Amino acid sequence: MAFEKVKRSENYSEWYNNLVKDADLAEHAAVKGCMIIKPYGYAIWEKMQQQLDKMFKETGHSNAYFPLLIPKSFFEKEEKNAEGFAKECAVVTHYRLKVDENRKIIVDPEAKLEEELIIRPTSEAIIWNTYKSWIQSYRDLPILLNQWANVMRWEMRTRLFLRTSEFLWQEGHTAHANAEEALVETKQMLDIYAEFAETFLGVPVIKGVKTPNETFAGAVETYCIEGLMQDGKALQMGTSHFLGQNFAKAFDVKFQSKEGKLEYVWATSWGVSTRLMGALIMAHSDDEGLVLPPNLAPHQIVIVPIYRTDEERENVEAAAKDIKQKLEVNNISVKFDNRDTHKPGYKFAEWELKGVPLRIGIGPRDILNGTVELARRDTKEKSVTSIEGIENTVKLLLSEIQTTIFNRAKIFRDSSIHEVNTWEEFQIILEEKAGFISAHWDGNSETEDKIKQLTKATIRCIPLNNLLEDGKCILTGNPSKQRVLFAKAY
RNA sequence: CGGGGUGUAGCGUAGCCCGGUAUCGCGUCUGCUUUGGGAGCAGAAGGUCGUAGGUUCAAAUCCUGCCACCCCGACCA
Repeated sequence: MAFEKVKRSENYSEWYNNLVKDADLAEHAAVKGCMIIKPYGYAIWEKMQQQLDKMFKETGHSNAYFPLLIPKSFFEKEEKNAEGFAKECAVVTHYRLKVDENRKIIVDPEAKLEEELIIRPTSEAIIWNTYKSWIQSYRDLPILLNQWANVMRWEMRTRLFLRTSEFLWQEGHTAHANAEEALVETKQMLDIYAEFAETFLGVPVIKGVKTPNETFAGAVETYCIEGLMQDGKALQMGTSHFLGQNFAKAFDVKFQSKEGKLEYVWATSWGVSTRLMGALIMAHSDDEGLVLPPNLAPHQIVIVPIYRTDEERENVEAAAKDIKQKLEVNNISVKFDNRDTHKPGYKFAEWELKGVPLRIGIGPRDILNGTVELARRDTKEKSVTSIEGIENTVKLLLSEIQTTIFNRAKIFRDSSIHEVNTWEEFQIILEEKAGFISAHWDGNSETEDKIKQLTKATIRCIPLNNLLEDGKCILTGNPSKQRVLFAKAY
């Protein structure tokens, strides 16, 4: 365990990398750009999955699974989609290895595939090729599917959780009889993502729509939720795409309407990934380690026993087990850390590093008084509390911690949105304060490119609840009807 | 993919310039004392020096290829 840690304020990215490793969330794999998600990190991801899965099912979606490999010819069909991903696809060309004269394993040149297979960077192609055979009539619609899967994008520069070559995600793919219904679906899923981000991750997000430059390759419109990390950089935390009839046309998916006409199907797709782990880490953690929101913490509370003699140990552990049971009956997940190999101080530090929201310290003194020491991870506050009714105290505290974490992130986020009206100010804010910049833009893609080139800032989104307001483009001075949100992003 | 840097015990490192078989700390193991904020003392174990070649009597050290990571850039739903 590292005693001398790099602080957030000194080197944010080193702090992040260290935290991911020290808190036992993930580590680099032997393969470039890939990661091993360790049990503690995976437990958090599972909590995210459980909750999202529940929300998807509550809105009528079912899970299914499509193959990892996509024939190249399928992939080519939707041109923009193919183009958008072409540069980062891993390709399977052979199906067999063999041992050569030198007893080395080599790719068997005899086993070359007729048609190369693409390791999915996303599944629209294989899924729409399938939907073609599933859809004939308006009675077959809508199709509301989701899949939990891994995808691969051969990224040039990777960071644990934020951008890895292989990552885990869910991708929803729906098919509808008309544009309105598909749009409602697109926005519904965006709302679900936003609700999940704020209620569970405790990260406030801005819902918006992407500019054409940032729209998903193959989509008509891309909606997104954007979060702000503690270093002032934005993170795209989820996207929901209105795909129009692009994929239906590419894969020739038509249905006969009530009126008897043949029409192309309307589509959406939406996804969030293990990148949310990155958001969770970067939004809340501090120099002592991870700070987990109670709604996603694998252990919501940890009990650390304190004792000297065997007799004390027995008494303390009996009391601790009682408390554990009381809490568990109330659906609180409890870790009883009764390892005899470490001292309490060590355990305190370790569980802080791992972000457990609440900690109970219980020793002989407490047994006499009928109390425990309760410590909050988010505020570092400690208090002595009666064992009697502890379940209610803990419940209350957990929900308070969830709120506190969210509010803290929201105050930071809100104070990091800067309304800017001049190009000079734009550059200064970006340099000195980072965060979001709300500024006028003339709606021109070239202007957006130029701003990116000059400052590295991109338009994160056009917020959904945007007020219309006449103004002048921050760069060109051309007329503009609304402000958009700029930021440097991950 | 371009530029720069790094790779030595489980982790962090010294040694590399100037070649002679590897330093220190943490952790691990054993024993005793400890336990309310990262314990102390004593002893011990642990190494293909990222990897494959080359130069040399001799390579962690010099040279070349490759692999991986970090930073900057380009790229990136």
